[in-house]
Amino acid sequence: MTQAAVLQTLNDQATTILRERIISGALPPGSRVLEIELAEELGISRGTLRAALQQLSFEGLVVQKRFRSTFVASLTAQDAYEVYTMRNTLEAMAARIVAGRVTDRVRTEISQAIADMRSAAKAKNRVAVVNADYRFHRCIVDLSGHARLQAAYGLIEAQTRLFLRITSTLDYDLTGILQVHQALMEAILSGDGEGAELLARDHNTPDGARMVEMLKQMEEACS
Amino acid sequence: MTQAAVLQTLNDQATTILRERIISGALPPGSRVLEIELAEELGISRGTLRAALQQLSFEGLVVQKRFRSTFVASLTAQDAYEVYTMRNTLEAMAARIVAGRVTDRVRTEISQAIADMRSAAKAKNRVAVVNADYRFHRCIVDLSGHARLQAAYGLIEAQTRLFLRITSTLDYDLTGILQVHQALMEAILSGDGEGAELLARDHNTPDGARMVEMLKQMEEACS
DNA sequence: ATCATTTAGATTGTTGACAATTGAAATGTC
DNA sequence: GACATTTCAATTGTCAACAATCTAAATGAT
Repeated sequence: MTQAAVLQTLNDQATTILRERIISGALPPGSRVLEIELAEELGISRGTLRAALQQLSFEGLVVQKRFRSTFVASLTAQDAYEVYTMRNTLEAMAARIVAGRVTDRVRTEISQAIADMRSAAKAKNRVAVVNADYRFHRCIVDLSGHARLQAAYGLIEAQTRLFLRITSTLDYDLTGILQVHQALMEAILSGDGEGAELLARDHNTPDGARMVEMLKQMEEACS
Repeated sequence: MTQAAVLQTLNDQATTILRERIISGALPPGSRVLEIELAEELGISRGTLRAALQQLSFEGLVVQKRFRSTFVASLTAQDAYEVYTMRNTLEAMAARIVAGRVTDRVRTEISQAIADMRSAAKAKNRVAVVNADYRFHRCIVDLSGHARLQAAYGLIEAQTRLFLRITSTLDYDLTGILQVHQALMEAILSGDGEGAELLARDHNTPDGARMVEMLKQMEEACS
């Protein structure tokens, strides 16, 4: 436990730890979570753990059933569809807002994010491109100054990371991704809100569709 | 307490009761919430009440400060801006989705909602029109079949109701509202996703702007 | 008198024990 | 043997007491 974390409450610490475990796959999707077990392992009481689980349930990372148990969220094709469409919608909203108020700070931060993505694409480093992608959109959402948008996007971003272990098996057109984001940047910086919204809304639809298709086949194979 | 509510947990019941009190104004915006006090009044333990308050803080109806207290959310002009823009974005997303899969059920339910709004507008009943407005959009969101969209919209809808006591002092163009929603219905039922999205996105922007302006003036007057 | 320090009261964060509910194994009936 | 009924262990929901923290009044030094 770092010293900065001491300022947080036990509840918050537990939430952070469990969130990381779920996203990393240490707690696999669909697995059952026993409160006593986890509480003992984390060295906290059941009540405190329950508060953390309630938080994660709101974030969509676990599902709670009355008087039954808590389960790590499992990812169906429907979930993938929902996460990708919601993500696109929120990113489009953020792009439109930021395009409407371009400041020097907006120019420098977005340009920097694109520069990172460009070097990652040149190095053909898939993981680095994906991370740059996350930072680029997170940057735009932050710049929007819209607290509710930021909160909603945070939830969806966490759920998006749940799919990373599956998407990592797919191969991406890195330069294509870079070009699309570059176009989005230009639309935003030129103040073209409508254009930015449309670009953001559709900019990763094909990847999302591939992911949904993949999960559908996996579901059919398992049934 | 109804018989159906018995199946719910005390936590859920408390959450429902407090949500209603906040939306109705029985717990006024900005007021401090003392856990012991409220727990005793509701006849539940502090732990159970805390779970309910945590849920309401997720929903944005209360704000919790570490080791300090819980306060009913107060409504700034920024909050009004955020709630209205987010609401429009989510309604636009729902409209586009539903326009892409128009079924008989979609036709009947949306038509019914518009019929209700029409009769309310003819009777010049402002409250009834507002309620029909809520039902209309809730109907579309439900028809989308998008669980995450439904959840996000539920949060925003609750926050929208917080502004009702302020907006109720404004006078609305009831027939204008009806016409806009009728156009939105036609776009959806004709399968025009793009058109429906645009209509929904902008359909109450002027009212939102008026509200934001009103709150800004109130804030300046109070400072 | 003003400002830093101490202290006391109030309030929240945390815990361990108790009550209510569930699912399945054990039992009984046909 | 198949099916309904009855335990019972496991697990979650709820509670009341304890510890940690914050706010503000009381105290003291300059």
